Amino acid sequence: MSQTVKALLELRDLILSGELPPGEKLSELPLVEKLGVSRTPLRMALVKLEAEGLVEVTANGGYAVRGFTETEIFDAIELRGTLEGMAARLAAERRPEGKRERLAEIRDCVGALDTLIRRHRLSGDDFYDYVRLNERFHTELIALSGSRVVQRAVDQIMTLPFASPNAFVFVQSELPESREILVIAQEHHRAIVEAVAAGEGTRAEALAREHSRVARRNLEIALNTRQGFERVPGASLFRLAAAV
Amino acid sequence: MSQTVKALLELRDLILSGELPPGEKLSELPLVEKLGVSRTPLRMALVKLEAEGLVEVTANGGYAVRGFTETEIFDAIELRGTLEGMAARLAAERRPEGKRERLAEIRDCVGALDTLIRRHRLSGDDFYDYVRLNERFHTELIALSGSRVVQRAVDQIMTLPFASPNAFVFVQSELPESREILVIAQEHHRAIVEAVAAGEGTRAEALAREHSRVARRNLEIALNTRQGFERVPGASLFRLAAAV
DNA sequence: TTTTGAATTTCTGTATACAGAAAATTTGAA
DNA sequence: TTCAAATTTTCTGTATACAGAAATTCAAAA
Repeated sequence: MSQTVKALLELRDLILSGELPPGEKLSELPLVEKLGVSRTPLRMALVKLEAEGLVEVTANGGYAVRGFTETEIFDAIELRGTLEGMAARLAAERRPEGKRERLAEIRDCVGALDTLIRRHRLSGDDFYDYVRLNERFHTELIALSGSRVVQRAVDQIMTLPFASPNAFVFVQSELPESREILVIAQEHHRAIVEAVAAGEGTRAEALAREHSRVARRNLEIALNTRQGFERVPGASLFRLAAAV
Repeated sequence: MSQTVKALLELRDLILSGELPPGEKLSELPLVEKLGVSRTPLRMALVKLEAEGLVEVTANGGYAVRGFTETEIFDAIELRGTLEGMAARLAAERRPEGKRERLAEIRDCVGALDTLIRRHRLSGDDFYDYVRLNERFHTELIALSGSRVVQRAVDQIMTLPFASPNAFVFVQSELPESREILVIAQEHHRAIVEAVAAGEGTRAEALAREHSRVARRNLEIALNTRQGFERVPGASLFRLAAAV
């Protein structure tokens, strides 16, 4: 692994874990010492993190950790929903190479999720499997669009951890209505695939958008409980108006 | 201006002008000589260009100029339409700080476009003014959404010059149906502002999306004529299946 | 003539030294 | 004590040297 990649991964980790809080100035020399790499790869990593949006340039040169308002977090989720909606619509409207195979693949994924959710009590391992399958569903959906351009845009917004479809699954798992939410989300999954297969672009898009609102709802719940809030990935990046 | 910015601007120019064609390997030493900067700022610029999407990493380290298929170009335009649609919907649905002033601003812009288009013959200067006003309209629309997240996503896709709303204006200006296209695009502008002002989110979104199809139509025309093709910004980046 | 292996060159990734600008600190005067 | 100026320190941006890997070239043998 190159030093640049090492610096990138470790810096991202320091930021998302909250060790480097929002607004924190990222002076190079202290970071060089902390990460054990020289300034050259460190600066490369900072440029990449700026492109990702986790870090911003300050007025007089240098970088600082970026903070996110509540609205920005909601917008990031909504943007993901919009992009997944576009992907779903394109998937439905187009006949790209290998669409049959991809559809079989995503149906398989939805089937596995079905099996999982039918269990009455979900163990910790089950939840881990759910996260994996859920991520696979979203990855496959984007792949089904066959659009590299959409792929890039989705990857971009997903660098914000709270924009990920799995961001709030662990919060959700502790709610009394957890099971109902899983059932609803799964119905979205099923219907999206159905719409894509049938070439129903508008329906596929609307469903993918609505599906992202599950994440939004979970976030709203999480923001109202301290232990929920702390479980959200990248929670330290939040700059909330009302103290939590 | 820093050496990094200099390298970034000059490299971007070399790529968009076609002097560095798609697939061209970007070896550092020749570029250092050509640009007159050292390797450090050059590499910074390459990282930024990769984030922009104009350049891609090759298998064994190093960068190459990225080429775009016809589908990717259409997708880029469609993605811009989708993002502007989201922006228009948010602008319609929300009441952000300073929305009144922003609406007045964009109405002013639409008014200026109206005056311009009413002229029977558009001079070269007129077209230049049109490009400026058209760009201002699109900038203002994004600003009206009040969403930094959407702003970033739009900026990202707009780094591809053929995704810009003005990409095909000059091609269009030489078509017999040029005037009709301007009238149609202007009706879109007018109706988008009307919908945003009235809080009609769905209508605003649909119109902004359809508006991007003007660019697509112009591109399709441009791709069928050699002199049209050559006038498209970033035309050298196209990797078309059928030779042009 | 072709193929294989060795030698050479080229290229990228990294560390570091240096310069100029910005920030912080200290010193001197009111 | 407080403010201003000057000095020192710190920090970023840049150039460059070096190491290791990859690619290329060349030579020799089949």
